[in-house]
Formats: sequence, structure tokens, C-alpha cells
Amino acid sequence: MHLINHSKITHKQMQLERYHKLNYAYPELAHISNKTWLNIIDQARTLDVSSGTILFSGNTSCNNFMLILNGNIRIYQTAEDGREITLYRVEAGELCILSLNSLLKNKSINAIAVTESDVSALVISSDNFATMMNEIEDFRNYVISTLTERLCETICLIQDTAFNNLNMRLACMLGSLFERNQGPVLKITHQDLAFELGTTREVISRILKEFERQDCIKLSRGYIELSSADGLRWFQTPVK
Amino acid sequence: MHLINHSKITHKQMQLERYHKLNYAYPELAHISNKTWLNIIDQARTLDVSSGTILFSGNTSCNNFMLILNGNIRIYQTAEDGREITLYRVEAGELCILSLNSLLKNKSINAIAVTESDVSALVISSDNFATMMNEIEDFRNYVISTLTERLCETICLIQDTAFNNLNMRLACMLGSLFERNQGPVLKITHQDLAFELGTTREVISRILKEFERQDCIKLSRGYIELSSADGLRWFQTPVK
DNA sequence: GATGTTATGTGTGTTTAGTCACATACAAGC
DNA sequence: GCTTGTATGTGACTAAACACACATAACATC
Repeated sequence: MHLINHSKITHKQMQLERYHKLNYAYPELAHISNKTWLNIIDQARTLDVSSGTILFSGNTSCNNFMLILNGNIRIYQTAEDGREITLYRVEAGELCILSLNSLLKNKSINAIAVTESDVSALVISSDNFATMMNEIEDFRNYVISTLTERLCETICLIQDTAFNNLNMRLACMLGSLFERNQGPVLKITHQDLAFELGTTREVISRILKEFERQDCIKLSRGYIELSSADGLRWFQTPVK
Repeated sequence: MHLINHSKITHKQMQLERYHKLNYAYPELAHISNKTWLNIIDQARTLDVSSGTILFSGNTSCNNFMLILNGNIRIYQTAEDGREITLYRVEAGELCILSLNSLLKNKSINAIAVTESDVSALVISSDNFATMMNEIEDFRNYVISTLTERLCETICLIQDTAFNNLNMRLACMLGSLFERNQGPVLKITHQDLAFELGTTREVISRILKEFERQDCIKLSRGYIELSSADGLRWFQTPVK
């Protein structure tokens, strides 16, 4: 009796902890007090995976919907020759919208999702997801808004890959990486940058070297240090 | 009195005509008999525009939602140097999902929509669209399904532009154009193909010439004739 | 059939990106 | 220190794509 009671308390504590994390990660959804919502969240299984786990790929599709509480996920595509290109990332508080495709149409997409850090997420079944979409207006709006936004970003990526040269694309990429980074020293390898942009390591190494010659950055093994954000910005715009 | 009566009859006829067209174009939505739906459709303004009309661009955003009854629309992006790339097309029975961005976030997207034929559409106000999304499950599902599908196609386009060379991309493009085309003679100019793929006319002309030398196609002014679909398929796969 | 317009063909040169083959360099651990 | 892995630097070459400058060629129309 004592034990059962104790277990009840910890369960309640766990639920509170869950809501705390969920509301922290998803402030847009924090105010939902709908009973359906609370039920489904209570039912949801917690998924904890370590960094480097493949959540879905061309073969293994993802038949659940996930609310990410912690960590981030990279969605990318591959070419036969080993090149990769990052499509986007999903962080805590965002929705992995691509999984909607397997969810709604039961058809997996030609992309890979891999965790870049330890990730914990709430797993919501296909049925419960459908219920939420139908019954909870705020949730529905959030999903549609995310989906729309993702489509727009993807379209920008097309413009980028189709029309911009690598110098510019790399300069822009570095720009946004430094922005997000705390401090001017970025921990990343040339190969990783190549994987971001869909090209090869040598090409990146050469362009970075050019940036260094122009005193925009300083290179060292595994790190890139920003010397001149303005200098870098010069490369971020089309020549002339 | 006689006149008013007459006008009422024609109005009713017009409404019937409208539903006929709508249901023909959107079989997925044809069964909706919801009162809200009928009201909004009745209220909707009909838009008739001729071929070549710009529906939205970077500047002019589209603050309405459209159900396309007739014709088709091309959505594309431009580069400073005059190149263009087609993102996708919207035909009767499909949804122009990009307009959702201006609709939901009041933020226009960096793309242009132009009619490729005479187009007639039902224009649905932002408010009515929101009402439909909230109240009509089937409509909502259709919108979300379209949005998801568009996102997937866009992601495939990224893979295509990032990893495939122009020979292959052009061969694939021709392949799908011939598939849709009635008969083996396709009416299109080299410049138009360049605009589809985001490149320049000369490049397309040379690749087409190569396809002709390989007896896949025959070229004439304004037309491309398919000689060997198998030969063309050879170019549609990565070399070796 | 003269004229203007649009579409195509093609030579030549340049730039950009990718490939291959190494050399070097750094970092960690034994 | 030495070894082993990983990361970077670079020369030299190839290929793809683009740019420029024309020459034709087809068609439209008057």
C-alpha cells in the first residue's frame, strides 16, 4: 500500500515534469487546456534516443508524430557519390513536418532524419494525431503554420542551390552559424560544412582558405574563428 | 417584376454552373454538403483572368484563397541575371498552397505566380478560408494533404538541383513532358525549357542537340519530337 | 518577297565545381 | 616519444555550366 501510493506520487510528478518540459518547449501550445489534449499528452509515450540515431530514412518510415522536448534533429538527403545536403533542422518546440507524409499518406519520403544530440520526445500515435487535428484548433493552426513556413524555407533553399555559387552560399551559412553561436569560435569541420551545402570537402577547404586570406576568418583544426563579420558579409551578396 | 424574376433564374443557373465546375475540378471536395461550405461557395467571387497574368509576386501578395476551376498557374523564382526556375504548377483541382503563407502570416513569399492559360477561379476571403478550415474536416484534410505533398515535391526538387547534372535533369523533364503530352510532338522552345530548369538557353540547345545526335529526339523550330523514349531514358539515370 | 521578330546553332573562352592523389598537421593515447 | 586516426592543404586535371558573339533559319505580316 505504501509502495503503491509512492508509485502514484512519482507518476504524478512525472506527468507534471512532462507538462513543464512540453510547455517550455512549445509556448504556442502551452495554453491549451482542452481535455482531449491533456488525455493524449498523458497517454503519449516518451522517446529517449542518443545522438546519432536515425529516426527515419528512405526505408524506415516514421508512423508517429513527435513533439520534441529536448535536442535537435537534422533532415538531409544523400547522393550516390556520398554527398549530402541538409534540408532543415528540427529543434525542441518545432514539428517534424516531413513525418506528416508517412503519417498522412503512408508513403515515406526520400530523406533521412538523424538526431544531432540526445533527444527526448513525446510520441503521439497516428490516430491521436488525427484526433488532435480535428478537435484542437490551436494545435491544428500550429501544425499548418509550421508546414507553411517549412514550405517557404524549402523554396528559399531551392533558389539558393539553383542560383547562388558556393562562395556565397558558404559565406551565408557561416554567417548564420556565427550568429547562433555563442562567441566567435565555431566548432565545425570542413566536411560537415560540405554536408550542409551538398558539396565536397576540398571545395569547402579552398573557399575557406580564400576567406582566411581576406581576413574574414581564422582556421584551425576543427574550428573556425570569425575575424571580420563585415568582411564575411561582403561575400554574402552577389558580386557587383 | 418580370425582369427580377428572370435575373433570379439566371443567378440560380449560374450557381448550378459554378457547382458543376467546382465538383468537376475537385472531386475530393464534391461530396461536401455542409451548410458553411455551401454558403461560402455561394458568396465567393469568380475571378477570370487571361493567360499571362501575374497573380502574385514578391511585391503584390495574394490575400485570398483560390479554388481553380479552369486553367493552370506556374509558380517560379527568378535570379538577378534573368534566369528562372519553375517551382511547381497549380492546375484546376489543385490548391495554390504558397498563397497560404501570405494568408496565414501576411508575409509574401519570394516567388511569382503567373497564369499559363486563361484561368477562372473562386476567390475565398481570408476569413472564410479560416472558417472552412475550422469547420469542414474534409476541406481541412485536403488542404493539409496538398501542403504535405507540395513539401515533399519541393524537397525532391532540391535533391534534383543539388545533385543531378543538367543532361539528366533535362532528359527527365522531357520525359515527363512527353508523358503528359498527347502525341509525340511537343510544342516548347529551348528558352522555355531553360526557364523550367533554372539555366540558360544555349546550354539547353546544346544538350538537346546531343539528344538529337543520339536519335532520342528530333528538333524543329518551336517543337521537339520524340524518336526514342528508351534512348531518352538512358539519359535519365546517372551514368554507370 | 521584303522586313522584323523570334528561335536556334555554334565557336570560343571563362568560371565554377568536382576529382584524384598526396602531403602535412594536429590530437589522443599508449 | 611513437602510432593511429582524423582533419586540413594543395597541385593538377577534368568536367560542367555559363557567357558572349555571332550566324542562320523559320515564321509572320504586310
